[in-house]
Amino acid sequence: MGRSPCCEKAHTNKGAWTKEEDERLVAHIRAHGEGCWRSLPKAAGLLRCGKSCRLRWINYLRPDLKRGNFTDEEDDLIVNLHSLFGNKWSLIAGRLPGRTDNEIKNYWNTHIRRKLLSRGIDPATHRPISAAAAAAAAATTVCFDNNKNDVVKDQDKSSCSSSDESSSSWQQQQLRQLQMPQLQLPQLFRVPDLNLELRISPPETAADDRKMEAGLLCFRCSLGVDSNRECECGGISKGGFLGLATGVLDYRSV
DNA sequence: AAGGTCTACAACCGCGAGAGG
DNA sequence: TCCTCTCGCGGTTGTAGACCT
Repeated sequence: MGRSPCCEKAHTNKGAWTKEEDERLVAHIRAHGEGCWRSLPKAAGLLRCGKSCRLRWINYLRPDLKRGNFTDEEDDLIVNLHSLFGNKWSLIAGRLPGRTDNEIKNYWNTHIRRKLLSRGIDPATHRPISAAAAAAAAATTVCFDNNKNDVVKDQDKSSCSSSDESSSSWQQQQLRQLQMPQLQLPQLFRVPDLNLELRISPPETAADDRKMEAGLLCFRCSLGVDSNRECECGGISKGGFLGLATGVLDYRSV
């Protein structure tokens, strides 16, 4: 069968974008909005494929992007979120306003990874390197299985079916670090990686809820990171996980 | 000053998911 | 139900500039 190419490669530019191309793309999106990436290049008079236009807009030209260095706050948050989500950069980016998945991915690979390694922490597992190595030797299978969403495909599912002791205590530790005691392990995790059926509880207090709505909580409190800790914004957001207030978390909206 | 190496990040590529015919 | 199209994601590559020898 085979896929049709996303564009006619023979007639498209590749490589770095010129200022003129940027201007054309921005002008076109301002006039017509985002979407229809496939037809956009032609409509905008660009010799680029739609994919390339989309990437350029999302990662570089979007007006709401926050350029510049990552703050320590963002740094911590990325590490925490990565320990939960793994390399789900779009999920992580969704919790960092003004940052793109590509930017976070690059930042992770160039800065944070190295920083963790230098501290003796395995960036993939967020555990001490020696412990991670031992755990890897004991049980190497990383399993996404949760019975319903058929993430595990060709792997031997029997090897995933029981939650192992060490990863369970590691997960408890991660939850304690994120101050999310309301998250129930059997619902959250079966294995070190991500079970997308995350569940959360409503915020602890109506007052915090109101502050959240009014935008009075600080960045950390609004995201629910390092909660259970009094903050100068006045928030002790015990319940809010990742800035969500209610219900069952749909991971795509995180 | 020149050449080699490293770092940071923009951009590309291939794949999977979802929508619609 | 199958097929095609489009979009979005994550991994990887390319390259300019910084740094080192």
